[in-house]
Amino acid sequence: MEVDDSHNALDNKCEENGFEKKGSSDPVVYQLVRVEGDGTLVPATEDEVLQFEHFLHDEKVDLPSIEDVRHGDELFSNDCMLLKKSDSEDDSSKLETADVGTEKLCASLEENRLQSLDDSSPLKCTVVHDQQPDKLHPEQGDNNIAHRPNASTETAKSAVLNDSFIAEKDNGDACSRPVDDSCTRENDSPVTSSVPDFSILRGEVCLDDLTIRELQEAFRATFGRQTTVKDKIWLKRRITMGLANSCDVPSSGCVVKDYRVFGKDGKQLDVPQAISLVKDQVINPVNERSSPSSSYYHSEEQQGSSKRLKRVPVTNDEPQRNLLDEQCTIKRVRKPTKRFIEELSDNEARDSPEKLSSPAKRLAHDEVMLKPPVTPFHEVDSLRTSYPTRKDTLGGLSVHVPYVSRMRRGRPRKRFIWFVGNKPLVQFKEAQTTVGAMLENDIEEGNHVMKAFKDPPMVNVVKGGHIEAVDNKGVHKLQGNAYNAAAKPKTNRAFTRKHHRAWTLCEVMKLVDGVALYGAGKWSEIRKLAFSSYSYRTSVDLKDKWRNLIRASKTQLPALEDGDCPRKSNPAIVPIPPSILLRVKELNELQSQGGGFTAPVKFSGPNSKVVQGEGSGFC
DNA sequence: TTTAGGG
DNA sequence: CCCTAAA
Repeated sequence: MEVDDSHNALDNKCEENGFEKKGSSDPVVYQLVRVEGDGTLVPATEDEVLQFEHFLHDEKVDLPSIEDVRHGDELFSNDCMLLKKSDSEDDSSKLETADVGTEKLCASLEENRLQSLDDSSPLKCTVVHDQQPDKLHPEQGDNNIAHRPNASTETAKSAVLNDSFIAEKDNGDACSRPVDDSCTRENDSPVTSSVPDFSILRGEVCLDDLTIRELQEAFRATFGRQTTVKDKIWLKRRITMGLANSCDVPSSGCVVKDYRVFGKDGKQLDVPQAISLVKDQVINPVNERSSPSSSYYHSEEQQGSSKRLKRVPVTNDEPQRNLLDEQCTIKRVRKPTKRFIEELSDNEARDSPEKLSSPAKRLAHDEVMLKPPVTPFHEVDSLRTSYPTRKDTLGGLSVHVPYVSRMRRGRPRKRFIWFVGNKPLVQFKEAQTTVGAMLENDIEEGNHVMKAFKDPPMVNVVKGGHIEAVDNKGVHKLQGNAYNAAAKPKTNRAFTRKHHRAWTLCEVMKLVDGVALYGAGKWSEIRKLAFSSYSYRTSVDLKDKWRNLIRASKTQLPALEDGDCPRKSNPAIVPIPPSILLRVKELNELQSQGGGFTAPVKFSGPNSKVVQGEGSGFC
C-alpha cells in the first residue's frame, strides 16, 4: 500500500474481438482501481482517476500496432500490468494478436499465441511459468519447457506477467495475497459488482475440487475481476499464482487455505521472485532515469536473459513507464506533465533573454534572407514561448511568427517580388488589404511592411501560412504560439524594429530645407514633398531627426566655437557640417520665437547660401 | 493619421 | 527608433 497504492485497471467493455490491431478504434473503457497493500482492489477515487487520467489517455492514444510481434508482446505485457476486466478470456482467437491490454490477450497469449508468436520473444517474467506442462495446451507447454528447462530466468508469458505484476504491487508483503476479510462480501453478483467475493477462498479449498464456476469466482476473489475463462487449469494456475504472489506454481494440486495457497506437498507457495525484480529497479535508479520505459527490461537483463537484450523497449510506452514509476519506487520522479513541460519552456525562454534578442539582432543585420536555413523544428511546447521559431516552408510563408522579421527591410530582391505575388500574399490581402498594398507600394523600400505586420491580422497570416505546412497537432500549438508571440509587443518589437538607416547628409539637408519651407511640425508635408523618394522616412522620423538636429546644434556648435572638432570626438559618426547645424539653430530659434509661422522663409544669412549649395549638389 | 514628446 | 497620448 505504501509502495503502490495506485494501479490502473482496464475495464474492457468491448467485445472480445472488438479490438483492432491498431487499437485505434477500440472503445475500451478503462477503470481505475487502487491496489491495497493486501492486494485488494478498490475503485479509485476521483482524485486518483484524475491523477492517472493521462495514463489511460496515452494508453488509448498510443496503442501501437503489433505488427511486430515483439512489439506487440511488449505492449501486451505492458498492458497486462493493468488490471482489466474481460469476459472474453474463454475465446482466445489465435488470429487476435493485437488485443492490447486486454485480459483476453493475456489468456490467449498464454494459451494459444505462444506458438504463433516468436518463440524467442522475450518474456516478461523471470519466474518460471510452467513447471508442469499444460495438459490442455501441450504445444504451449512444450514451448515453454523447451525454452525454460529450469525454473530460473525464463519467463512467463503475459498472463503470468499480469499476475506477477499484481503481485509486485504487494511489494513488501511476501506473504502471498491475503484477502482482506473486511472487504465487502455482500456483493455476490459477479457481473455487476466490482468488489470480489472473497468468501470462496475462505477456509481450506482444494482448487482441483472447484467447479469452473467456483474457480471463476475464486479468480475473481483473487484478482478482483471476473473471468469467463472456462479452462480449469488455467483458472487454477492463475488463482494460484495470484495467491502465491508468484508465477512459480503448479497447475494443479494446489490448496487454498485462508487465502494462502499451498502446493501438493503442503508447502506454502509464495515465492516473491517478482518482488526481487522490483527491488532491482529500485536499486538501479539510473535505469529509471535514463530510460524509464526500459527499466523493466533492464532488470530482466540483469537476471541473465540474453534474449531480452535484443529487445528495445518502445519509447513511447507510456503505460508501462508510468506504471513502473508508480509501482516500483516512490522515489522515481514523476514524469513531467505536459503542463509542466510548457511551464518549463516558458521559464527557460524567460531566463535566457538572448534567445529573444539574438534572432532579432541577426535579422536586423542580415537583411533577412528569403530562404534562411531551416533550423530544427523546435519542440512544440517550447514554441509556446514568445520566441518564435524559424521553420521555413511554403516559400517562406509557413514560417512561424518571425516571418515578419524575415521581411526584407532594406531594398528588396527580385525574389521578394515573386514572394509578394505568391499565394500567401493573397491571404495577406484577405486578412488585411493594406498589407498587400504596402508591400506593393513600398516594394523598393520595405520598411513599412514591418509596421503592417505588427497588426493583429498578421496573426492570421501566419496561421494561414502555417496550416499547410504542419500536421494538425502542430498546427494548433504553433498557431497558439504565433498568436502569443504576436500578442506580446515586447517580443514583437524585437522583430519589427526598423532597420536602422543612418541619415545621410542629403537627407538632413532636405529636412532642413523642408523645415525652412514648411515649418517645423509640418512633417507629413515635408515628407510628402521632400522625402517622397525616401519612403522609409516617416514623418515621425523627420520629427525625430529634426529634434536631434536641434540638440546637436545646441551642443556641437558651442563646441565648434571652442575650436573642438567634432570629428575627433567621434570619428565614426559622419558629422553634420556646422553650416547645417547653424541653419538648424537659426530655424529653430526663429520658429520657436516666431510662434509657428509656416510660410516659407528665405534665409539671407551667410551660411544659407553655402548650405543650399551643398544640398543641391548632394541630392 | 498626424503631431508631440518621453524613452 | 520605439511607443503612446492627444488631437
